[in-house]
Amino acid sequence: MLMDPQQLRTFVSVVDHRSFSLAARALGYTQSAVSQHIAALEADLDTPLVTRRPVAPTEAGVRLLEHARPLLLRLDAARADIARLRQVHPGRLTLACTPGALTPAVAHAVVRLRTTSPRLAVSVRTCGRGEAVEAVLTGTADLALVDGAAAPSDPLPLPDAGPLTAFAIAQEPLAVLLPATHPLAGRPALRLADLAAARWIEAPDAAVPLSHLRAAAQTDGFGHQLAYAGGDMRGLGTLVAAGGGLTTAALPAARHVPGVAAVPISVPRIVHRVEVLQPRSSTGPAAELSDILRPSQ
Amino acid sequence: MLMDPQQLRTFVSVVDHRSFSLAARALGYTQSAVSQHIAALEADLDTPLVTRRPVAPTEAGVRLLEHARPLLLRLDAARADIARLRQVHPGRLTLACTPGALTPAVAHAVVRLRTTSPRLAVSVRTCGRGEAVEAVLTGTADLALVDGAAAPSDPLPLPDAGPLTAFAIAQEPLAVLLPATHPLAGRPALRLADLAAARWIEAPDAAVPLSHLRAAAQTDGFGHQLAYAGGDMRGLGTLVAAGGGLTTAALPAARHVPGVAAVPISVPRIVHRVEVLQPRSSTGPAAELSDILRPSQ
DNA sequence: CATCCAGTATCAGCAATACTGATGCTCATG
DNA sequence: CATGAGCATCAGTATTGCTGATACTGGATG
Repeated sequence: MLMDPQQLRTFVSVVDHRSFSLAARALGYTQSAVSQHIAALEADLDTPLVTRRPVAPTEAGVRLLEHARPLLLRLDAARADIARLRQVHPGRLTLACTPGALTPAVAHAVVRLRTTSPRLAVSVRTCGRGEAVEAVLTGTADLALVDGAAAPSDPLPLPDAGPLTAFAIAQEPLAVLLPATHPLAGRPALRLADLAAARWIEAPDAAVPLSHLRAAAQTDGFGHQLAYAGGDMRGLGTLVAAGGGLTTAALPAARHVPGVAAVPISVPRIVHRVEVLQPRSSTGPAAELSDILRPSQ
Repeated sequence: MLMDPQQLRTFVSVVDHRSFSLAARALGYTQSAVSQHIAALEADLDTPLVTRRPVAPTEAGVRLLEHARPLLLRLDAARADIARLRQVHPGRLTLACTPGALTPAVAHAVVRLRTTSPRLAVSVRTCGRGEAVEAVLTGTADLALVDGAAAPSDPLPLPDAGPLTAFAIAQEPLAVLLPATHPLAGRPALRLADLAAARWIEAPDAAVPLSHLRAAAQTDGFGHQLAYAGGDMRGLGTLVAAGGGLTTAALPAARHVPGVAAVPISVPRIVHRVEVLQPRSSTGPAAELSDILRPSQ
């Protein structure tokens, strides 16, 4: 078979596990089958894809990985898209939210939905941006709410792994979070470019990724020595207060963090933006919630 | 096999040909095999994908199509990406251009490249935006030049079917092309929104697609009764002069079209933009040309 | 209403394939 | 140089995927 998705899945698993045998265990194959999958791919593409001992992707393997992961995601997305057509009106609603997208307005909308549909089982989970997109695509979640930074009225730069409809439900000033003792903490506003050389915290799940800032400011910089994994925003605030580095947040949410000053960004024009992501044809409670959230025009 | 690419290819072909037998002919299978492919897909996804007599995609089939085409394109792109690592044709350079991207500057760059590499065989072909992207992804072309309209310094809205590097090589005022006898033809500048209700020509290959205008102007409108297929810009100008409708072009290129007035757009801020598209790791003459074209900073 | 025709579904049979389990080989390690 | 962890290879077998023949179906025709 030519570029069989199974083979691609095996290849990804081998790279992830850095081992043929472990990948085999994870996939429920024998080691022999995995070895043959990789050999078949390498024969098909006429180039080695992984080095053995240690097991690591070659240059060609890295290229293939860049395609294989989105490809497999899209296959799952296609399956989920079609499965959704039959699944009419379940009494469940699953939301995937990035932490910064779980605003009071969203919470109120959920509560309001529960008053009109009292028997509806709603579950909310916070996760990273990529996971949220993936969840909606694969049907793990009915709706996603993601936040990020962008120029006003620009869409968020999200990975495009399939057809999704997106619309913004909130745009608020983007603020820099600094320690309250920071020399710039008292300013009424700040220019982002002046902070490009500062020490930032890269917290891609709990805050706006630095890549968004670079893209919006159209400058380099925004380097970081401190990375913060996980989705807890309070802990991130604590790090900022302790001088671990700077981060950003929507202005309203950024106030009242102990030991932290929030200063809005004046230049460039950049906003904190919350978007709803849903499958192209969403029905049932997900569509209802999306209607509640959609800005009336 | 679960969602075999071959089956997807068969499915796409069946929909395109509106016939199992014709699709079989096109793919080199028997009609029986095609029937079994479709049956297998339908069994796997547990839903009918095409109606028979006449053969047409069901709702689920339409969904699957939305995924299947990009999926198959990406598979080819992955193969091409890896093939490029080994197979460099140093003596050949193939360019795919949208007509509006073939500016004098580009032509001069090609000529300049030929003076430094006199033995280089260069071939230029004009085609639509989608084809150009596809050509670079699948390795049919080494480099693509595409034009379109966008807000200043915004990237062009191109289909994302894989990793490509893109950069702009020209940004020029975008002009509306009107018949010289048109009441607005004498104006020094025009607001795009005032023309949203006008009659436009949709010429996605030869000019900026109306969808770009809608996106850039952030309004509806820009409807058309007249569609113009093909890549010839002169013919399009003739249609405009005859009162067939309006279109747009880069301001410098739009002057001196007989019977046509070119009026720059003042609001919103919108530009005609030419971008170079190339595979992530481009080498040889393609990289040289790309270096010549890249704006020095 | 009977017939025909174009086109899809189904079936049996065969060739190609994709697994498993056993074994061989290779490199890193002490 | 002995060892062992881990990848490659091979033979055997169950499964899959194709072809060619044939049955079936809905629409057109008179």
